Amino acid sequence: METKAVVTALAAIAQDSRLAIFRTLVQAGPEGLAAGRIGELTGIAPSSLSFHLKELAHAGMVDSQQAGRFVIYTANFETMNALLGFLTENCCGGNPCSPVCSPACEPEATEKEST
Amino acid sequence: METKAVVTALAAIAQDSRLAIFRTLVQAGPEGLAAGRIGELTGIAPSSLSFHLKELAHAGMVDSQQAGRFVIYTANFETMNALLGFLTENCCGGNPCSPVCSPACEPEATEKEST
DNA sequence: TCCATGTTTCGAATACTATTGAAACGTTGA
DNA sequence: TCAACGTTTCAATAGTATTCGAAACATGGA
Repeated sequence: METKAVVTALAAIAQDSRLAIFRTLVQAGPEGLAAGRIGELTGIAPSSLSFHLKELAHAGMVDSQQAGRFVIYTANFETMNALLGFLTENCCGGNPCSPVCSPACEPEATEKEST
Repeated sequence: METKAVVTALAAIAQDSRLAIFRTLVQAGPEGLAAGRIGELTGIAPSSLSFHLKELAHAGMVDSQQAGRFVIYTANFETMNALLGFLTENCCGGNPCSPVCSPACEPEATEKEST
């Protein structure tokens, strides 16, 4: 994942409304939710919602599909994973420097040589 | 971790300069780096750097300590962990809904395994 | 004490972001 | 066809962020 994409993805969820939207979608699971339903659940006005949804989609954090006159949005777990991967992957620069590695890097932590 | 704190933390690293600063610190490890050194490595002007460092510190993503006339900054891995925890913890709402859980929840995912 | 070095604060210019209501667009069902 | 419904676009506005140079502040050594 490119740094620029990471910043975009982080910025996408680093905002009250969008984090709420994203979490709502995440909790809704793979079935997703119609835009209007998201609006109901989050209390965000339609035009604002559309704006944020576009932002999230542009960042690759959500996907959308037309279903009749509804537009169903779903969280993109792939991007989410890539984002988490980037953050943990770069967390130590390959060195056993911190506990951040503990959960994520443990399996591969022993394969590196020591010069 | 509170939602507000999460947004603050995410916003802190959802920015080119700050992500660069943070990653630099993360790669530097627990020893940290002096502000000036960070500036050298990232190419950020002193005043901008100070601004961003303050932002990161306020979000709890970095810590600082005076050392002579240097100020040493270190990444705060605890906050980093909490952030990752929040993102993965809320990723499924407790349900086996997505692959986001795979790397993080694996250890605990086996307890419900019925084969 | 004075000077040199490292860091932060200040002030201001510029650019970007979030929000809203109204209007437009596309789809469905009568 | 028409009207109703769900969603998006548009334009305007208010607020926030980023950046920089210059100046101030703090520390250490002579």
